[in-house]
Amino acid sequence: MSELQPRAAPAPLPLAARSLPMVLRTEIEKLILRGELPTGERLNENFLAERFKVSRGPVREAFRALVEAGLLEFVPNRGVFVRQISLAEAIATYEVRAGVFAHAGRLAAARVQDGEIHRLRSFVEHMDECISRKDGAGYYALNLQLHDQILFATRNSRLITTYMGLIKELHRFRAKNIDRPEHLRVSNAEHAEMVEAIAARDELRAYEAHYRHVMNAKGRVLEVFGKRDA
Amino acid sequence: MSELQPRAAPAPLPLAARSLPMVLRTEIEKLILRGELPTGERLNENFLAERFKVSRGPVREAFRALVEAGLLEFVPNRGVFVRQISLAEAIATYEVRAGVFAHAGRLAAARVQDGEIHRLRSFVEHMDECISRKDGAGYYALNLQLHDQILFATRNSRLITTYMGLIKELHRFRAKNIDRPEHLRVSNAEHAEMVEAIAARDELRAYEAHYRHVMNAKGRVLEVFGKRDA
DNA sequence: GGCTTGTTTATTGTTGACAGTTTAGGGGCG
DNA sequence: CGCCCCTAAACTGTCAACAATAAACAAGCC
Repeated sequence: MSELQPRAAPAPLPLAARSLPMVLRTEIEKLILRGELPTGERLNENFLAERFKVSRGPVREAFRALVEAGLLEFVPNRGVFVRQISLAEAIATYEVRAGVFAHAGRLAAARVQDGEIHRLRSFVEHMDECISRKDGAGYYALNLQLHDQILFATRNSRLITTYMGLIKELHRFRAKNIDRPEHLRVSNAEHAEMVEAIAARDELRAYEAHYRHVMNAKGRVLEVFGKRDA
Repeated sequence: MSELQPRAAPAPLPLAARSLPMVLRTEIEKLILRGELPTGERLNENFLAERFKVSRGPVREAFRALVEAGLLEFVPNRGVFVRQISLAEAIATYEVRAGVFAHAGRLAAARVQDGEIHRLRSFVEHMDECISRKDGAGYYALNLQLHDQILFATRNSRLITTYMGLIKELHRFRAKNIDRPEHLRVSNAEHAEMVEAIAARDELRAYEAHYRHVMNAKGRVLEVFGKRDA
């Protein structure tokens, strides 16, 4: 099979590989993550093609990528649907996320640089302030940044993409408990322990702290969505 | 946007959702994993379309899915290439795999059923026998089964798909050290520790045993590929 | 001779059309 | 009134043709 293309070279990889299907993939992903495409909704190829002023081909290609990413569900001869993740699936995904994030904590503890520790601690402090002035949105934004900073400290981009992929699948269950101050206090206490474990460069302690943080988050989600969904 | 399709129902999801692009996706994946499509090779749409007796459309859709899965690389206006994973990327992926697999070990220790423990132990025994009679292929097959069995014991299908996805990316670096008996002895000793930790239902011990197993495997790969690649 | 430039060829990017399937609606019948 | 079947519309699945881009090659210039 390879004899047909004996020529060489993989490619320079512009890293920002843009093309119509790729752009569509990103745009549709945004729509899903922002909740503009409700969970369970069927996506009409013609409609999206018209909206983006393209033909159906590129739209279908974008669909295939998002199915692989776990954001869409594919049903033969019926089309694709915004994936309706069940509570059971969400729990399973939270568990995987816990394992990955705990591992991130461990690697961060091993590889964090001195300057980063200060940043991590200041995030926790600012989040405490947000709680005091009941600024849920501010807390949420800082929370994302803190997690990003921890992931960055691992110096492992593959770990980051894996984690981000899991997060995207869980979008429906995220940020629903902004309005629960008691949760935020607990959550930020966990952050403090995570950061201090990293600062102490104690790998196993960081692992456990991060692990429990996500598992507790899972528990909080279960409280909120508990009886409603399956 | 959602008002255009107010109608209901996500779908039953046949789980074996077959369609031309999906079949192609699977077939091309097999070709890659079996090494019939060399790493770095450029995939010609016309050629594959002709080979599978279909048009280019479904082939392109299959490509997009495999790009998302990390098996193909996409370069605008040039096509897709079998992803040439660098040693640095492989190391990063091995680290993620270690975190995920260690987590699997932890969950397995928490959830393994009595009957499964016997199966796990017998795998290790049979692999020891394979080493004695220098049956590398047999060892390799049993090795896969043991890992599958551990993953199954987690009762978390999302964890399994995540792990499998990582494994596929590493196909180029796997099973290259079959012919190194000294590695097999070490490796199977690690297996024994993993299984005993699970049998003892000691979560943290299982976590560490699985973690070290993959990290050591990473080290062995580095020995083999060390200076050659970047 | 080596480098640049123009031309040809191969391959990807995109589109519109057609076939097959599913869904929705409207009688007809129990 | 409710159920079933039949028909029509809508949508997905697939394909083949056309446009655009990039690689390969040849000729010309320094």
